[in-house]
Amino acid sequence: MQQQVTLDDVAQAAGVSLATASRVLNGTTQVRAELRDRVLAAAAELAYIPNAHAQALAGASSRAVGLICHDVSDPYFAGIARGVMRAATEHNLQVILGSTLRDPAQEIAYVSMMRGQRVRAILLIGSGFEDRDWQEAMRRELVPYLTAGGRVAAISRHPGLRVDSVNPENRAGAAALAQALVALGHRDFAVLSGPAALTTVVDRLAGFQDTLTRSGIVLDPDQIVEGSFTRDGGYEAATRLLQAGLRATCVFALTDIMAVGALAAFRDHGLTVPGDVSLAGFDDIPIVGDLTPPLTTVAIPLEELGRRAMTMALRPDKSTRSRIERVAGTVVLRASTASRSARS
Amino acid sequence: MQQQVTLDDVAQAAGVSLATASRVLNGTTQVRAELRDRVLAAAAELAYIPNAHAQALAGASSRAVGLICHDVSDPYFAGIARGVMRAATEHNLQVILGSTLRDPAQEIAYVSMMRGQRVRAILLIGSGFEDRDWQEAMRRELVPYLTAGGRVAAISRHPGLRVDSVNPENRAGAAALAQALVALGHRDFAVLSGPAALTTVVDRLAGFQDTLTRSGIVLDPDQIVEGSFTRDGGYEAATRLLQAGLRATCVFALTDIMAVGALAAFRDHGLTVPGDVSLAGFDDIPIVGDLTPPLTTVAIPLEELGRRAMTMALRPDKSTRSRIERVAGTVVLRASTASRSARS
DNA sequence: GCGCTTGCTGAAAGCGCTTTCAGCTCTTCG
DNA sequence: CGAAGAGCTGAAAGCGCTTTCAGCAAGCGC
Repeated sequence: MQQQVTLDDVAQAAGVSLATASRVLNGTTQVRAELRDRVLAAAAELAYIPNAHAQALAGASSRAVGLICHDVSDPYFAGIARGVMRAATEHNLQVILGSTLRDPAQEIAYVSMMRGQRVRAILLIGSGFEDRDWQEAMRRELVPYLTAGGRVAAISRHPGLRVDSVNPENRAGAAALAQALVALGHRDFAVLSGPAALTTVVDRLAGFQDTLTRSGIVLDPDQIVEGSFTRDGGYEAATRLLQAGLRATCVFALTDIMAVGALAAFRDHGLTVPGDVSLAGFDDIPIVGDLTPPLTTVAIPLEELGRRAMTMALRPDKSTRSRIERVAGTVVLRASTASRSARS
Repeated sequence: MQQQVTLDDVAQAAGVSLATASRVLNGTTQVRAELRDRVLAAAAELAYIPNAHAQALAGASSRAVGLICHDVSDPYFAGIARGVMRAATEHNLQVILGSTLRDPAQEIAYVSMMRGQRVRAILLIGSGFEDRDWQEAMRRELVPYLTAGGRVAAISRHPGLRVDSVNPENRAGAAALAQALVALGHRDFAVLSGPAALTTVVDRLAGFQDTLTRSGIVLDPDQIVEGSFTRDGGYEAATRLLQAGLRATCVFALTDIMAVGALAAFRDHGLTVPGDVSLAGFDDIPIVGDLTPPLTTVAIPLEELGRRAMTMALRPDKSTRSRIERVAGTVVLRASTASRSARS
């Protein structure tokens, strides 16, 4: 921690020039074996750790990427972050973390700081605000790269970039889930929705509707209530739904974490799941399989999603079109949904 | 993203020298109001973002701290990280994240990288390995700062440092929990323990024993099984306990996440909680209140703990003694524990 | 009115590293 | 046997910023 060992120290200890020492450690050019060994030995001996700032300044591109989320304790983010971290480790990259707590100004500040760090890419997890300043800032900061706020948007800094993104198959997943619920005999649905600005919300809602429409089922608008994508948001939304009058036999929470809250709300109001009402979520975050009853949901390989986002962000692409990748979800039927006939 | 705007550009645009521009932006010295405004205007106009690497190199200490955990998706870490992020934001600091996946070599690598980044401090969450290399490396890297592997160890780089730490009151918390369980009438206990190398394990176990001993209760050694601090670790440990023969009326899982797994294991083996066996955890991670039954546990203010760790790490201290702070826990009795008499 | 503070401002010296650009030592071939 | 490469190595020029260190103008007292 004290006085830092510099490349110069290593070079002197090895009796070679600074340049040679640098070459040895970076392996850019051939260096005579004897000198190479001397340098390596000296570096090890002195416990030399290169100064990342100096390296970045001198031109070797920075080995850092930025990762921005709303909240580190959101399991959805955590799953993705796991994949991101794994990929980062493989590529020997540093990850600079930002947590916005859903404050657009914070997100702008983070992007700015990360640009100051000259990160190679910025991964925005579940980004997207209606905020005017935010949209303008993003357009300015990332010109011309930011075009939409997918649930995972990887904004890379490689030459000629736009906004790439890796998203779950939200629409198809929600449609498949609805299909399964309809197959269980349900005709009356309610939805616990989220902020309309998020593409995730739009897509999942659309997918769900796709199936209902195809099945000739009408989703009553006042059976759709909006909450935040949190446990408490789900609890509140479910409570509002109950107070307004629940007429559905099956409730679809757009995210698992909302479903957790909804489950608690139903219980607190004396409703049993799936006895009185079936409940389904989306994402398959780790905990929902351990709830009582275990939650029916659409499993998204979050870790895989994170790793893909990182991989994509690192892969240069000179085209001007945004790249979009999708990871498929799988409907997981668990005990929180029962066939309608089974109901009372 | 393209060509970066430098301080020099700003200075020229404002018609002042580089030095003056720097002074204006750092507010270190008085600069004539007129010049100051010109510089500020130019900086805003050009959307100037200082190059953090250059700043760090030139001496302004780096504005980054390191945060190392085992797994970003561990709710215990997530809670602490939340507090860390909040404090970091307040202090305008960058957080560099490392996830070791419980690999000592990874942790060493991360500490090294972070030192390369010249971070101000490194926060190790739940660190501690028995690994020989790790211990040696830590001693070398952090000499003379690392003395123990608390659940949260904040290793700061300020002059004359050692290893500071912020820990939950593990011993007292576990003792209080045991007290509550004994008060419910339990006399036969089992414990789902974790890696013996962790101070967390040692302390919680000790606290639990403290109370039992004082109450004249003997904890049968083969009712203590060890698992990893994960959901599956808890499931496996509980399963082993059942296979070996559960003779307890109450099981204490050293961490909530293990309790989650244990609850599932009990259910899978046809035992009801708390009917057949009571179950208690430790930490009060967000989800456990929503389990069925809700889990009795010791609530630790994780976010507060994270914020305190960050605050401490940033606060210089020239003494050679390690600073240790503790945050108290609160026993939260929920439905997963019943009084013994209530049992069958 | 002269010598001195006082208050700003600019030139220049690095911070530790990468990377040209020359230069030096051997080979290799005519 | 001499010249042209080939293969390494070292000197030096930055990267963008902070921070001395001078320098210059204005304000002060004797």
